[in-house]
Amino acid sequence: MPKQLTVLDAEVCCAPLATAAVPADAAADVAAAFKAMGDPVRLQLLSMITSAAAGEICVCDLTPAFELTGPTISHHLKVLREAGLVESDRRGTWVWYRANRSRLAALSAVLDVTPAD
Amino acid sequence: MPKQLTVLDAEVCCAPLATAAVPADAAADVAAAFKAMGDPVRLQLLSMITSAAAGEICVCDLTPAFELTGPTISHHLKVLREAGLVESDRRGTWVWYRANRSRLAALSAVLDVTPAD
DNA sequence: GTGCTGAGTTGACAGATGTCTAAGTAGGCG
DNA sequence: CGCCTACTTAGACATCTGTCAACTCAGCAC
Repeated sequence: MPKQLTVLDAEVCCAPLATAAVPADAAADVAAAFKAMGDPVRLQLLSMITSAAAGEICVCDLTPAFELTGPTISHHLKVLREAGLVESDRRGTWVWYRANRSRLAALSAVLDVTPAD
Repeated sequence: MPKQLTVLDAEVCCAPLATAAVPADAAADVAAAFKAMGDPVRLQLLSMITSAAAGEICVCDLTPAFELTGPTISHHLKVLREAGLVESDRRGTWVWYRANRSRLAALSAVLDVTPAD
């Protein structure tokens, strides 16, 4: 029994925060994504993955960027994966991570407040 | 000795996640904001405050929307305040909350991935 | 003043979270 | 096959977090 469902379909509903009160079920999904980004290490990992020149990046390039052990980095990557923010793919010896850009875009839209003059 | 500084000046630096790797100090600030939004109750509170018709909303209108005690709502509002996401203002008997829209806009920009084709 | 009501603070406690070490799995190479 | 490297999983542990009950503070009315 998983303590938290993996967000495979990246719901992230839609309506910007500022437009209308977010219903509870949508809030749970969006909050889960923000929670995953709520750790400095994970935010940096997500940034490194999202901004990777090749569109993806190897764990072996992520780990040495932090003064943390491999298992700890692996744990943070798992959290990002379960939040639907990144996807991973093993090719031979190495594992490559890439960002789920549509989910990032949806989250960005939720925070959008531009209509304010 | 506060365990965490209050983010008064709403740093939130600038460069979108996808543009370049976020430096550690900026990541700490942005992550703190996302962390505050990483709880479903707080996200709904933020949404109710941001979407309030009058631009602000009374705590007395927030509390009954949840099956939680007053102190718990008060705690969540404090977290949102310390993250620089909302501001409060006591007028007479009631306390009014309004959103810090510039900070929300900055966070939205951090997640922006539009340049992707 | 006393009393009432809205909101915040304090202290306590169960449960979640970040980190590590140790062990396990997957793939390449000799 | 064995061995090495890259990564993940499992357990343990200290810290942090969300919640509540009890209390305090601020403002209004009498």
